[in-house]
Amino acid sequence: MDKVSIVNQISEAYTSLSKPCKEALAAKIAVVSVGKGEVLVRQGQYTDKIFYLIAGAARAYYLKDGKDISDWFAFEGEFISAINGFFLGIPSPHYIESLEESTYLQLSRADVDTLSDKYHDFERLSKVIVIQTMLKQQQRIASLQFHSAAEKYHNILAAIPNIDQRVPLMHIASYIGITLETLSRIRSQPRRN
Amino acid sequence: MDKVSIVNQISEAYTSLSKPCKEALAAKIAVVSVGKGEVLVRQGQYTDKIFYLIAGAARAYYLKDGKDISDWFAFEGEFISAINGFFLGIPSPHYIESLEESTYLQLSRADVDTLSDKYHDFERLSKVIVIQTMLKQQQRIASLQFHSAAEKYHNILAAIPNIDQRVPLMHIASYIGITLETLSRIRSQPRRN
DNA sequence: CGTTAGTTTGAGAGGACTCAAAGTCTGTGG
DNA sequence: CCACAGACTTTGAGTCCTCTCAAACTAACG
Repeated sequence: MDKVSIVNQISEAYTSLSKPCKEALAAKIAVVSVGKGEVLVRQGQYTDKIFYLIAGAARAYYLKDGKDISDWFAFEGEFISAINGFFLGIPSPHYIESLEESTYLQLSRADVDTLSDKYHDFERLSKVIVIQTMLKQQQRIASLQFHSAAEKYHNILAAIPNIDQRVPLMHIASYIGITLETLSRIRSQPRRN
Repeated sequence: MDKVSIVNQISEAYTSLSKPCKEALAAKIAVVSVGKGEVLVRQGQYTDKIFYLIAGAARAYYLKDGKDISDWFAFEGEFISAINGFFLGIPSPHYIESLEESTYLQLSRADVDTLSDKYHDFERLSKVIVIQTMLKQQQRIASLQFHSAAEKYHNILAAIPNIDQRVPLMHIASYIGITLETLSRIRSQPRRN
């Protein structure tokens, strides 16, 4: 898949970009493929990259008291970054790892800023992406706030159908803030929140 | 406080706006004052307004099984809206109420869109505001994900110092996803997570 | 100064956790 | 193509944090 078609795909999926803006963007991006289990970003690294999944799946996670806690999942057509590193320019507590054989597009913060300065429509695009991310977080907060373990599991299944077939259960459990054992017990019961 | 100084204040606090953009913005905003306890937005209303707190405090909340759950607090210099209503254009499950005698600036979604189309720097401003909101949500998610009631309380105190002196404890409790009684017991103990 | 809103305290129940061990699946090398 | 190793999931037993229900207390407001 060449850079131009990827840019067109993004332009269609989010907000349309002008021809010169598309060209400028295509000139900045890098396309990379990685195997399952490979790490894209390491904790503590200063990471100013954002990734767009062309194919595959990835997750961001961090360690809390030595425990692996998943913080974000992304699949084809979605974005992922070490959020604090990218937006605040500080070393990130997040790791990003590939969950499947994946291909992704990579763009640096500096390029995003340059493109945003130069092209109003790129500023628009990046705003739309941030808004969508914020709305997803909003749903997630509502799910975490006052729900039982079973409700949270059913919520994530509704939000990301088939996630239980693409992501190990231990990662889903930490993402919704419950233990692996509790999730296992929920799954073995006939649905009743 | 006149509209021009408010616009200047926002321009300085977030990202600077050009003179024509400031003027266009000043022409669109409405300034309103409300007393403590007044409701700005009712659940189910189609609400396309965003508010900027010039002075005072407000909260967004919704009802879950008849229980009042706080979802967002805003103080002077911050924004608040019924997030789903504003960004998705759907009737909002949120109420917004004034927690103190407050003055706020009001702007409609349509005006935000018009200004964003016309002024690149307004697009920038709105993006910056959304990014800041997203980063706050990010912190909140991390706090909700795997923390004890006591940790969550100390987290919010760190994020919003003095919140316990401006907002009733019952609202703080629901915001961090614990019951009022548990919060009360935490507060009566010498700090030990 | 009574009424309502908000907070504290108590007792008991239960959901989710921890620790532990046994299964199951998957991929790689012999 | 089978067998083993490592990764992942299930099951069990016991504990504890936070919840629920209830009632008393305190502060704020007209």
